[in-house]
Amino acid sequence: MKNRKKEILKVAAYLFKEKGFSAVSMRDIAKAMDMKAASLYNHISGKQEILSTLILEVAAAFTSQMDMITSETLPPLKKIEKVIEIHIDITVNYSENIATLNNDWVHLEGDDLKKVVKMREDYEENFRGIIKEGISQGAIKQQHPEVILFSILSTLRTLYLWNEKRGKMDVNILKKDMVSVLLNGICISN
Amino acid sequence: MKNRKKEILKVAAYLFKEKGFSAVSMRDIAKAMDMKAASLYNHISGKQEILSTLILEVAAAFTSQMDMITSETLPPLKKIEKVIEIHIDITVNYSENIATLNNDWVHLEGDDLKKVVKMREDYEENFRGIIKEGISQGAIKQQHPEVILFSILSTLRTLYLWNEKRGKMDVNILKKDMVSVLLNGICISN
DNA sequence: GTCTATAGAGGGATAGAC
DNA sequence: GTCTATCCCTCTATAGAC
Repeated sequence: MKNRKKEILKVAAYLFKEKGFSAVSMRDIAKAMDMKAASLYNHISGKQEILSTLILEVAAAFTSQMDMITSETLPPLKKIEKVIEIHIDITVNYSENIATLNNDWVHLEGDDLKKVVKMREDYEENFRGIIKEGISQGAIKQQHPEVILFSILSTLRTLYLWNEKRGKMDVNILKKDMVSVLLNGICISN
Repeated sequence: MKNRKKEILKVAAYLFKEKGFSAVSMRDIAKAMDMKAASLYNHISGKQEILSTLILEVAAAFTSQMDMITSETLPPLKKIEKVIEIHIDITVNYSENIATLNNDWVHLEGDDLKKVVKMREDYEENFRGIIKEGISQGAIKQQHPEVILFSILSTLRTLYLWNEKRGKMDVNILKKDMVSVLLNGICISN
């Protein structure tokens, strides 16, 4: 990908994160780059291309990492640890794309929309499978799998909101703490 | 509040949840009510009033409930249980307002924006206080309070996304499971 | 590769008839 | 209280000069 295009994507991702896809105009993106809106079209085909590029990029990262985890032979709890870790890693690397994936996927059109929805469903299904495996093996409590899936996934998906505060916090410490809180809870007396 | 105004708010909340504030036009809202956009202005002053009414309504609910909890004398873990329960209750009653609060508060203007940001900060500060109290009393693990605060709060704040799937699930069972997962984790062997 | 100019659609909001 | 008509603005995107 050309350099100028990368710059546009970076600036757009930042603005989309702040205000949302629909509230950001091509003029806004251009202004943030000290150029005119019309010039953007020499590098990208339109606003939709920006959106789908940003989203597909990070969605592909999640999918490929999840595929690696499911193909490994590990205890379910170890797999969940890995899922937590890849979320933290991807959040650190693609913080603004994740905001767009989470909040603006509804504005995708046509095949891109279908593709991303399918990737999301597959991802959740893989995660659900790991949890169910853990329950049937006796490593995870007999709780509704959906409650477990939802509570972990919603924490991981909104990590990006927290990325600034994290700033001073070491990534590896964050991973350890996150794994501990999500797997073992917060109580001392169990 | 007049009936017609309530209808507008309800329809708008639904549409805002689906597409976001910026992507929904006054014409969209009117169309969903089988009327013309101009007629909306006999009941509300404009799009901003819809937004701020929806958000302030639910933000006030969270604030008043949190104030009740902090004013009680209860063990910290019991207070957290109550926080989880009020989130579930408010989510059930104001599902669509919560989507707007979470995603579209950035589009508030002037004093409404300041007010909501302050309410959010106060809410988080109260929650943080409960967690710190729990840690110093030895009821909660010596983890970064921010990690605990963030992981619980992000789960609770995105409950609304999950409200449809919940459908068949009894609210009281959901509360019990949610408390168990968030406080005690998911592992069997601690 | 960036600009100016502009097309064409759609946005929020108001005026005034009924 | 709802409508039609309309104002004025901003939107995405294109055409064509440089």
